[in-house]
Amino acid sequence: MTEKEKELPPYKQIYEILRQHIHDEVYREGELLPSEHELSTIHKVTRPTVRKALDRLQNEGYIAKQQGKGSIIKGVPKGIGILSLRGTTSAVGQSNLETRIVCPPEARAWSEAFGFPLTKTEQEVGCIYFERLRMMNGKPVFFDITMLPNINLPRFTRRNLENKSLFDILRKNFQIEAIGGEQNILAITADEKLQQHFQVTPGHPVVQLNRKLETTRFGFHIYSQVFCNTAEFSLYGTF
Amino acid sequence: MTEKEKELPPYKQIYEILRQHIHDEVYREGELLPSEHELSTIHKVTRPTVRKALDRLQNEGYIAKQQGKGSIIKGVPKGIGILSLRGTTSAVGQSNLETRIVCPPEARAWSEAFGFPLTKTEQEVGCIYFERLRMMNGKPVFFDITMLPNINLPRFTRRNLENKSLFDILRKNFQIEAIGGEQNILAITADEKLQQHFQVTPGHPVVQLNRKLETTRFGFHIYSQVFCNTAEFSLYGTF
DNA sequence: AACAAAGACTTGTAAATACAAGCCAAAGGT
DNA sequence: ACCTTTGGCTTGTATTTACAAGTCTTTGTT
Repeated sequence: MTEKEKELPPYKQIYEILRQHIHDEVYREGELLPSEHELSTIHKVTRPTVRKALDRLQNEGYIAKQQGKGSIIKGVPKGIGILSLRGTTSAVGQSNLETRIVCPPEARAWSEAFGFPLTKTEQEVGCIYFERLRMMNGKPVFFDITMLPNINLPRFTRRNLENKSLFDILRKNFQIEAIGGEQNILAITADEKLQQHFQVTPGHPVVQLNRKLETTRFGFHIYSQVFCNTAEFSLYGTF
Repeated sequence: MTEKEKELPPYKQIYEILRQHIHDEVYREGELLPSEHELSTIHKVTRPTVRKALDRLQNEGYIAKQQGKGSIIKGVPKGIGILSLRGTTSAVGQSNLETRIVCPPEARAWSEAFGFPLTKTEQEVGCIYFERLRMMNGKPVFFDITMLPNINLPRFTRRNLENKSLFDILRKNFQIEAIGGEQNILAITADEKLQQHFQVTPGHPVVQLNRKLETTRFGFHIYSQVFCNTAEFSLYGTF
C-alpha cells in the first residue's frame, strides 16, 4: 500500500501560486494584486478561501493589505536571518545561493541530535540524515547537517535537495511546516572537516548553530546544525 | 471633541481575553484551552470568529493547535533569545550575572555605529558611550559596547548601570521601549582587548553581534556591539 | 485478555451570504 | 476652477452551514 500523496487544500494552492508569482515577479513590487473578488473567480473558490491565502502572504510579508484599496505587493521578504523558519535559503536570499549535497539523504540510527534529547519514538524510527554545503557566488558559506525522523515521508530520500529548500518540500509535499523552535549559537574554530569545506586555514572562526524546530505535525521535529563562515557574509536578521 | 475610542471587533476582544488569561496563568502551560465550540458559546460568537482569535494566538506562539485534540497552551512566548528585546540580561537569566563597568557613560561624537549609518540628527547630538563586562559565576562571558543618541536623557550618565538593565532604566525613567531592530552575527577571534577581558588565549573564537534597536520614541535608536565568549555558555533562544 | 469497531469528541476546510468601513474617481454643484 | 457628494470599487468582519479528518474513549467481539 503506497502512501497517498495528499493534495493541498485550495487555500494553500492559491497561496503557493501567488507566492511563486511574487517570487518570479509576475506580480511586481509596488503593484496591486488582483482583488479578492477577482482572485476568487479566477481560481473558482470563494472569497474567504482567497482571504485565507492572502492572510498568510501578509503574515509572511509578501503583501500588505489596505482596506479600501487592495493588496500591495511587497516582494520576497528578506533578512529574517537566522530567525527564519524557512531555513537559510530564504535567510540570505536565493539570488546567488548554490547548494551542493555533501552527503545525500540516508536512513540512520540516532540517539540524540546536536545536544537535543530525542523521544522514544524518534529513536525507534531512526532518522534521515544529510549534509549540504551552501555557496554564495561560488564561495562556501554554510555547511549544514540536517536530521529528521524517518517517518511517513514517501520518496523523500530520492527527492532532489539541490537548490531547493527543505522547507518548501516539506510544506508542499507533506504539509509539514515549522512553527517555532529553539537554538543555541556559539563560536568555534574550524576543524579539519570545516577547513576543507570552507577552504580556510586552521584557527578560522566559525559560527555554529544548533537548532530544533517544532512543526505543524505533532511530535515531528527538525534538527539541524549549521556552520557559517562569516568572513565575508555575516548572518543578518531583523526582529 | 474627544477622539471616539473604537470598540475592538469581537475576534480581537476574544484574543485579548485569552492572551491575558494565558499571561495570568488562568490557563496554564500544557493544559488545553476550552474547545472552539465552548469558547464560541461562552463569548456568544460563532466558531469562525473564535478561530480567528485562536489563529492569532497560535501565530504568536501562545498556543499550539492539534487537529482532533485541541488547543494546547504553550505559555507566554519567551522572546527570541539573544534577539530578545530585553537585552542580554534576560537572555541568559539574571541568576548569576554580574556587571562590571569597563568604561562609564560619557558623551562622545560619532559618525556611524558598528556599521549602521546615522541620521543627521543623531550625528549632531553626539552619543552616550559606555562599555560593560558581564560575568557568569565570576567568569566573563559578555563584553558589550553601547551607544545611544545624547538627547533628552537628564542625569542618564550619572545613573548606575551595575547590575541593572539599560532597558529597565529607559523604560521606567524615560518611557522608551525597544520595539524591534536588526542585527548581524559573526564569528571572530579575540583581539588583544577581548583576550584581556575574557582572559583567553590568542585565537579564541568569539561571537560578535552588532545590533540596532528601534524604540517607541521615534528616531531614537540604540546601537550595541556584543562579544560573547561561548566556550562555557552558548547563546540560547527560542522562537 | 486482546483486538477491532463504533461513536463522540476535537480542529481543519469550504461555501454562501451579509453588511461595515475605507479609498478613489467621477459626477455634480458652487 | 474649486469643492462636495455620490457611487462603485476595495478589504474587514461576522454568521450560518456543512463536511472532512484526526484523537481518544468506549463498546463489542473474538
